[in-house]
Amino acid sequence: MNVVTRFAPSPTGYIHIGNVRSAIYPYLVAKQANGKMILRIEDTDRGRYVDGATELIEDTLRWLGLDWDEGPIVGGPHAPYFQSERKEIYHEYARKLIAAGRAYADPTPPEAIDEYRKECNEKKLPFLYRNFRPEKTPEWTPGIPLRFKAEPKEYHWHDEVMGDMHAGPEVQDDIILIKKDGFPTYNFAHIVDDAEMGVTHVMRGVEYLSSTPNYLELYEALGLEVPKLISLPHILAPGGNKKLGKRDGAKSATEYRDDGVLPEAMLNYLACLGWNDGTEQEIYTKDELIQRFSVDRIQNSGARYDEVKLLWLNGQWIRRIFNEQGADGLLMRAEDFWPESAKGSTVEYRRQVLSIIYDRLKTLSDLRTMTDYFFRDPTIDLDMLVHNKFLKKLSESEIESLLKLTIARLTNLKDWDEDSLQVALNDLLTETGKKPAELFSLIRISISFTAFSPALNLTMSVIGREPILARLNAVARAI
RNA sequence: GGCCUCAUAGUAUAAUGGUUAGUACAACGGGUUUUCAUCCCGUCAAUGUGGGUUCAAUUCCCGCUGAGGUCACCA
Repeated sequence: MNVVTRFAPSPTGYIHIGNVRSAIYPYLVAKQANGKMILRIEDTDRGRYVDGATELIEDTLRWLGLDWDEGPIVGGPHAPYFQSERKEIYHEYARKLIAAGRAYADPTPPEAIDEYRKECNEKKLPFLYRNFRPEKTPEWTPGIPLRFKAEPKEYHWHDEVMGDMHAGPEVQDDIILIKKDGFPTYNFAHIVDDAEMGVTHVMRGVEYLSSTPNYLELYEALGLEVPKLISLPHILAPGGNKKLGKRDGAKSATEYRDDGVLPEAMLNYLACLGWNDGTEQEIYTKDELIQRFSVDRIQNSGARYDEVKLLWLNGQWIRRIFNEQGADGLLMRAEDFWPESAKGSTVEYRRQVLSIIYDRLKTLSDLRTMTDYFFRDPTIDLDMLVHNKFLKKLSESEIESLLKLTIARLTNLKDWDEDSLQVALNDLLTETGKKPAELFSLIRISISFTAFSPALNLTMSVIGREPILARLNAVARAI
């Protein structure tokens, strides 16, 4: 079979991470089978349309490396890929249904429908419009919504994730096919498009499970083959049990990108949220995911979104890229994440800084807060020195003399490299009789004024003799 | 309210009739004779509940409870 999947978002704003997975899975399924993934923009709700949203969606997919085989930009044999430009196609299908007596123009004003609905709600009955079907229906002309004429019966179908399903006639209704503005509803448009575009696997959130019988009847009425139906369980918000949404502060994928999350980590995390291959592997490359993914191992209950685990995974990926592609490989990714003070520094210097700090990064943007002192002298903060847990037992005069001794020994140091520095530091330890935690904390804070830093000898080696001595002198004077 | 779905540690999950119920994140403790982190080791921690079926149920069936979805001229 020629597998064709699709990702069909609505351009109503950014796509938050809860939705991104609906793009990942179709991509994996398509690539695994050497098939195609289509990107289709479902922009039939003009009221909710947000300018620029399509570009945001495209950006997100490109960032994650989820390239689509047909769709906006790349085009394809089934263009256009914007539903707003396919009106005629839907109308054609609509006319077929009218001709077959399976659709009718509904002149009932919305207020009347609201009344019916209210009535049902009050009686605690499910609202089925077909019970209120108008007796006389006009010819279908623009400005009148078109409804499907349901012929309810029992349906059995198979959902690749949820298993064998069935539903009685009580759930089928006269759904709206074409709205009064002439645009189709999702319910109608997606069926027409999927058929026109040859989609073989429909992957979407479980919220569509309840409407599936209606879709099945539509397929039948249109004489279309039903694609494989795959319901994806929701990604749940960290706090509650509800589907993760923008109201829960769900960030967009691009926000994570801007915060220094690697696309590899995002893809890895999201793909494995609600899916596993049965092994104990945690880190997957995109190629591994393509190879190993299987729809039947998608979880059938919702999975809670856990940013902490995402960030852990991101740290893993940062290290992996460093180890596999070297400092230069990671340096390329880190370009946009250096602090302001790094402007004007050489690439070689940044490479050195990155090489000694990379294993402390959870996100690339940590560079901004963690490396400032490599690029400029830190602001002296004596409180930080005096109140440090290892230094608070030292008197100020003791601190001063320790600093002076350190300065003297370092000034005379022949070679300023990490090994010589380590020897010198160890000698200082012996000479002063201080514990490493005390002496080294003193030096570390004096040169960085941050809570932590890479190994002292490495830090000093990278920053260089002149700046280090200047900083130590400045602190000694300030005491 | 009708219909539908789901249910293993705090979280993500493994184990589809037989295991001391495994792994990862988190938490906590320790090690790597300097901080933070990496890395390594360890500790804590779970089958919602009641019935069946079976020699044996996390696993199969039913009730209950809990959670979620759906009942739009939104997708």
